[in-house]
Amino acid sequence: MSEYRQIKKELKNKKELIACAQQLGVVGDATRLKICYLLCCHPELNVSDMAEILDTSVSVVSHSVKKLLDLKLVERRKEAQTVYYSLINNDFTNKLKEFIT
Amino acid sequence: MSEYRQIKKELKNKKELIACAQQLGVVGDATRLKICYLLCCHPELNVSDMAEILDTSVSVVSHSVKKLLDLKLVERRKEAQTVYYSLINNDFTNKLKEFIT
DNA sequence: TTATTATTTGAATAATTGTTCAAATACGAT
DNA sequence: ATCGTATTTGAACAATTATTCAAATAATAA
Repeated sequence: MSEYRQIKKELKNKKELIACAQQLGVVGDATRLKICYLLCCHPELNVSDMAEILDTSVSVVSHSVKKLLDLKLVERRKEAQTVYYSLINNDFTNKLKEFIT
Repeated sequence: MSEYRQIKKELKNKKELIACAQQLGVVGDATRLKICYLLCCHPELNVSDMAEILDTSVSVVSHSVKKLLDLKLVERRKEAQTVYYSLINNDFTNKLKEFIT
């Protein structure tokens, strides 16, 4: 029985797989992936402009970027009233670019 | 006004971005990503074995692989009563491997 | 100060997705 | 034919996630 003891154990310790699933889940949404795509071409964009480009409300963009922010996929820079978002350059976003460009 | 006419248009035609979001959404789930991970090491596995390895029911595995199947991420080979699943070798799964290995 | 613009927040609700379980199917063996 | 094993299916329900909207915050200008 259980010829799978080893791989079961291996999988149990793979916390990064779960984290990866979570990140993939966040970018696995049309609005959020479009935002990532936009931020691949444009170094930074503010919420209103993204909303205009994506033909949606500032509220959905704001909620969307918040999720990307929470998982450290984007970062914000505030200038007066407007806040600019840009893709963070890390392992995950670099691999992500392979998918969307 | 609209300095974004071009990118808006470009985005509208990007059907593949939507498709990609859908695929990423499917692998952006712990169970399904684990299945993909398993199929990276093991050339093929059947439903019962995956259920044992993942400590879950055959029903959740069956439902899960169905979603992977629908998006052409895995394929099935039936041998008597048991059906073996394997990762399809395509653009998406190759990029996916970068994330999980 | 009030007004304006940009963004965030939270809560209500809508919609989607996951889980469970029992029944159905498929196949080989008896 | 019936039985046992493997898998799929669908429906009910649970849980998560998305969307909407109005109110709140922040910053600047008048």
